[in-house]
Amino acid sequence: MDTPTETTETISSSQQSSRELTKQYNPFEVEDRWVKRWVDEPFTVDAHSDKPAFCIVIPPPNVNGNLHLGHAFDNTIIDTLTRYKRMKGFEALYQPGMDHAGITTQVQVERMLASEGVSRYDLGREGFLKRVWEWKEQYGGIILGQLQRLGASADWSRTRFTMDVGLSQAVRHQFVKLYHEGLAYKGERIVNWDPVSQTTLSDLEVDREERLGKLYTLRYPLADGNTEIRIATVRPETIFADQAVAVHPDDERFRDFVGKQVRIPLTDRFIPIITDEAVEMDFGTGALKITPAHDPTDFDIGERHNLARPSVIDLNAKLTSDLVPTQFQGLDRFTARDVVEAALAEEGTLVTTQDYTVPLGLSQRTKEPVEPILSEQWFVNTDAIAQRVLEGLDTGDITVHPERYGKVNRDWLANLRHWNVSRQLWWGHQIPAWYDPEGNIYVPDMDNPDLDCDDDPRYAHLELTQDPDVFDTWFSSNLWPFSTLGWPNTDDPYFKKFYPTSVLVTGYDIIFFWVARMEMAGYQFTGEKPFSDVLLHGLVLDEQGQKMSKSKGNGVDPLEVIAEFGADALRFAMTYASTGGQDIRWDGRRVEMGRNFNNKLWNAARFAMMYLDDGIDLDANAQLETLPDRWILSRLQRAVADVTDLLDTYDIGAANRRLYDFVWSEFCDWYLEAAKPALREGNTSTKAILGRVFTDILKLLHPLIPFITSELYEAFGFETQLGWATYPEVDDKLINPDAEQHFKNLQDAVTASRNLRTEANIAPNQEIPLVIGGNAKQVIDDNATVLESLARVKLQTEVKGASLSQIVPDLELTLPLEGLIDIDAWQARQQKRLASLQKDIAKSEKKLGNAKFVDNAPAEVVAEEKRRLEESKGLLAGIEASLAQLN
RNA sequence: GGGCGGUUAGCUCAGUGGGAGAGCACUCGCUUCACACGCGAGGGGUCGUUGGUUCAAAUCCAAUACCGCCCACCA
Repeated sequence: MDTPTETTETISSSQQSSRELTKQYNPFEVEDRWVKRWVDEPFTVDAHSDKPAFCIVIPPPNVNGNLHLGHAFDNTIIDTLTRYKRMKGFEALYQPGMDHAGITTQVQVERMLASEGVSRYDLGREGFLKRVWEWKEQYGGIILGQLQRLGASADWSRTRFTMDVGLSQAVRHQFVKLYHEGLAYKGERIVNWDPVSQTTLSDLEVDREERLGKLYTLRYPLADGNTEIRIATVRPETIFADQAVAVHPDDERFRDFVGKQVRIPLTDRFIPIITDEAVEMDFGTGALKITPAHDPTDFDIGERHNLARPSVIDLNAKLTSDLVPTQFQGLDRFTARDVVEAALAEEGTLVTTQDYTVPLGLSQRTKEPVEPILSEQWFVNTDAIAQRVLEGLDTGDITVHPERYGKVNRDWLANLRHWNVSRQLWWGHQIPAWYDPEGNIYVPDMDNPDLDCDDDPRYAHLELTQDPDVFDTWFSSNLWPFSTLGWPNTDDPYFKKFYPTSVLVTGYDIIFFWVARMEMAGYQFTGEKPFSDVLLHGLVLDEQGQKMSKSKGNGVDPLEVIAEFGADALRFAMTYASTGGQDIRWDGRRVEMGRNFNNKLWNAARFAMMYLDDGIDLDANAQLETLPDRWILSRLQRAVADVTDLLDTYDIGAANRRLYDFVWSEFCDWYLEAAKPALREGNTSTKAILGRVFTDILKLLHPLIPFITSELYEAFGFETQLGWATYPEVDDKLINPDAEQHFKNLQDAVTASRNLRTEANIAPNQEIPLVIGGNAKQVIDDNATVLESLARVKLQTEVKGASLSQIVPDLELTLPLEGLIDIDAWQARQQKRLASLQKDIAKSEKKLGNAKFVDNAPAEVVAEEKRRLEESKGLLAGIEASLAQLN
């Protein structure tokens, strides 16, 4: 980009208004300067102010992450709302921070180490963590700079990290409390095991997929040797861990089998036939092999029948157990399946195999098939607190937008299972539980949760070792809305001032991971909701409507977009596209729209400055002398009312579109053009009104596009920065329906004149005579200079010679036929108008002739229909007359 | 198996009961004294399909088709 940039010398505010603005807006120099300013003078908050509080905590990005479009989307919305509220007089806190992202970061650092040929075990726990912290210091926080580049008006002095001392204490406090309330417990359960990263995963971290596999029907011989029972399975390699065969209690087919013993194929072991309601009679053979250690359903059935639960698959997903015959020992689970199948066939216990779609769980991080294994882990009992959240959602204590996601939120909570919070990782909050050699558990007391048990004098006589596991990442981010504000210190002024927070803004894809868990933690630990509203937005998809992902390489890098178009243009594209939680397909044309809009605004400012070379004086005396002035002030009030309303209901996309339309189509296209005659005459009232309206426009737009608006505000000589200015309020006295109607007449006249000019092939810059007739003639006459300027015409009382007429509501315009005109084409077009009018008339007459319509429809609708009919009739007559005149 | 969203102009999308809109693309004309990242004048749609409710349906209801997403322990 070799566009010449302005000089960067410091200019005092009194000179700023005379600063030359480039013809084309160059966002880069401007944005860089404001980024620096907002970092040097962040939008800090005062916890003791009298202003009402407004607070949004950002979804903390991964500490080592890079800004992607999802962040850009989130933070644009967050910043827009925060800036809006700040200007509305709120003490508005944009609370920034980062997440340690346990498994993601650990996998990433391990990968880096692997390239050096080092594993985490080579370094040991302490050495490894040192490396992760080094990595965090080096790369962590890059994303904060990227958020700053986006224009985030955060209070950077309050930046928090989930592994900060204070936030780590919060996590510990949480666990200790849950433990002593009996809600955190250690239990042996079936968990999702990722054999690659060697850790358990919560259900949410497992992606369900369907793979083509086989359904095997096996023969389990009864002890008597004469009969058999057949079972269906997709995992024959797990038969060695079988503890029973189960059938449904009502299943007549197996009535005589229940209680008898069957032999597990390929072994000499016998297991009983039991009954359980969980068995589906219709599926497979109606008989199910029960393997408590390798299947959640089987585990539950095993619990009910007190079955043992031996494992035959180890942490590396290999068959290792005394129960496994030698020839299968050490085989990988998938290899084992084929080998076992062959052996079963040989033994004659394999009845059939058929192709079958097998559900498979994949680790979100490593994409490795997850192995359900039996393991002792820490769980959190969420039963009661989920109910409390459901109540909060039902009573409207928390409101989810759009509403349909409230149902998603609710349904998940209603079917929630206990949360496995322990992870076999090193990067994270190590679990504050200690064990003595006998395996007894020691957890710090509630009144001193930060005291390690191995430092506790009471246990000095014991050999205590701390649990090596760490907590699930979400077991710290669930506290984010209050841990960032000082909790567990409930006397912290920020906690007191800003909690509960106002709105939570995030993508619907983390409702379960994050939103619901914050809701639970909020009620559980603070006794209150963590936020009043949840604003969920959609995902940003690529041009083809596919999810963006690193592996597909179809991602759009927001930083590249900013580098090419500027952050305001990107922000514009993000808010423009946002509607009702819908996914948005990436479309670069929206960024160009933003870029073009910014340029338009920039040039409108340049124009305004030509007449406001002393800056803007908002106190200047201004009379509403001209129709354009009265009109734009009236339209401005409507824009302010609409936009305020839309932002208050979080409809940022509609607010953006409303302002785009107002600024471009009303202010630039009509007002600036219509005001030119008065401005050229030096009308001081019009100048003052131009200044006022433009100032309000900058304020209205500022939350959406903060850079250019701040720059222009400053360029007009305002000393306080725009971010701290007051948002416009509606002034009802300025709403002027008459002015709007009259200006509409003027617009009709201008458009019709231009249309006639085009029809008659008259050069755009050639001034031509025009005669006006009709009901609204007086309005036009009163504003003759405006019409003459906008349409390049000279009003006359009559036209000599051949002429062309155009009929619009309340007006007839006649133009001399000076240029060449394609009469046939003109007539054809008028005929088309006639046909359409005739249709309209017929329709209206039919409607008005319908007694049901006249009786049932609201009076104003009927009146409007009558007015429309009259108007159409008038237009029709006029056009017919002008056509006749031509002939 | 259950739930949700989408289907409107060539493209990307707004619009949720009273005569269909935007941006881009397209046609024609403009170096008009803020802006060619612009200005002006235009062309283009039986609002997926079928049925219903209503004086009135893109909009509400019910089916249906296609596209997409989420949830789920029939092995």
